[in-house]
Amino acid sequence: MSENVASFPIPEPQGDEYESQPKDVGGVAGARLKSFIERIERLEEEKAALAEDIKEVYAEAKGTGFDTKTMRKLIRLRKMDGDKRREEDELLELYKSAVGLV
Amino acid sequence: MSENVASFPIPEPQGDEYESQPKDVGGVAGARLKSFIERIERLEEEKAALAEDIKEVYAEAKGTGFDTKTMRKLIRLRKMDGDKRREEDELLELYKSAVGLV
Amino acid sequence: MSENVASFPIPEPQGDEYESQPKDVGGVAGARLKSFIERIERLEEEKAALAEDIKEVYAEAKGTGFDTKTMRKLIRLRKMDGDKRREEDELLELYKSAVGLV
Amino acid sequence: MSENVASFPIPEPQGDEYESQPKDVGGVAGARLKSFIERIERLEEEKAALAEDIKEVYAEAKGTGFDTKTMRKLIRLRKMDGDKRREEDELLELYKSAVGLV
DNA sequence: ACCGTGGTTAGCTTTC
DNA sequence: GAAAGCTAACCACGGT
Repeated sequence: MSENVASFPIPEPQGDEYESQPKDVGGVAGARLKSFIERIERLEEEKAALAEDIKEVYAEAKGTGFDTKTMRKLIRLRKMDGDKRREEDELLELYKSAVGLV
Repeated sequence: MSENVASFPIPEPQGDEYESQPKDVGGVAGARLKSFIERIERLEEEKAALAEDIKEVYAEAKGTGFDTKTMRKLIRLRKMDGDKRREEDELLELYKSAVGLV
Repeated sequence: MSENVASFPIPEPQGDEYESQPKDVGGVAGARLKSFIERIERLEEEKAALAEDIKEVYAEAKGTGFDTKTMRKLIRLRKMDGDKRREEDELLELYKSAVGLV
Repeated sequence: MSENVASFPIPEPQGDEYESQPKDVGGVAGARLKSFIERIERLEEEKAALAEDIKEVYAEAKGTGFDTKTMRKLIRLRKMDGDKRREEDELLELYKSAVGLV
């Protein structure tokens, strides 16, 4: 009774081919959905892997004696600078196109 | 161009070049720190790019008529399955080591 | 002069009556705010007390020879089951409303 | 096969009696463990309920026009005062006992 | 255009 | 003293 976990289209929990296409479940739309879902999951995995990598770099830096809290602050600051710069550039572009300088 | 923003000690808040390498500012440690920072920033950029990609996939799916909220829930659910599986495995290991089965 | 940071709410730091209502400081709103703040603080206290209790149970279990790490994992797992169940229900609702079955 | 979630003692995810005592699983220890687990889960539930309540109070305050972010700051400040006070008291006690004033 | 919700990240506490 | 788990702040998305 607590068993039918998948009374709705939650194909499988795990790394796996779900070979039998679910084409009949929701019609063609099912295959389409499945494709979107899988693309997203793939991207999320890569994202998680990068987050992992970042943690490792911090750990390494820490092992070398750096204070990670300070490092984070630094990076945040630099990012803010970058964003600011970008906005200024965009504004400039805007001006240019407004003046017909494309 | 947006290069070498920061050699080391939170140089300036502003867009600017200070080409002269900071090798003497903080000694060798400065170069080391800079290297860590740049590695992290590189990884963060990639991560942001992936987040961008994900958004686009959602947008595309939405354009095809799918409800993104539902999609997100589905994905969350599938992720939970994966996580749960992983935790169960860990618990099993824990039991084994507790019983001396290494 | 760093004194009375709180010409306004922040009446006193401590167990204490501040009988004279601050009704004139910030107008009626002040009394209202004070009431909200106190309600929250009361609830936070109870929450902290429960956290304390939980720690004690773990300590007792540990004293009886159980491995708390395993216990925690077990509990987390059981919680995940509950959460998953809940999410599945929500997803089902989502589907229904998406299909107009309200 | 992905079904037997509970190849190990994870009774059930849900509101449920696990009537048949697990006395044979791990011997008497099983019942003891179960009892601890349930006590903790009960406490965790109450804690979660309080967190819920707190959120509601914030929501209500917000509805009345208060800025919750500011409120949180206020509360944090007041809490710090309380903690500080407490620490001072403890220090005082320490002094007293050190001097034999119990 | 705003609000509410959900996800992410950072800081803190506690454990080993 | 390091590692992990928990909690709280922040941010971004989607809906109204």
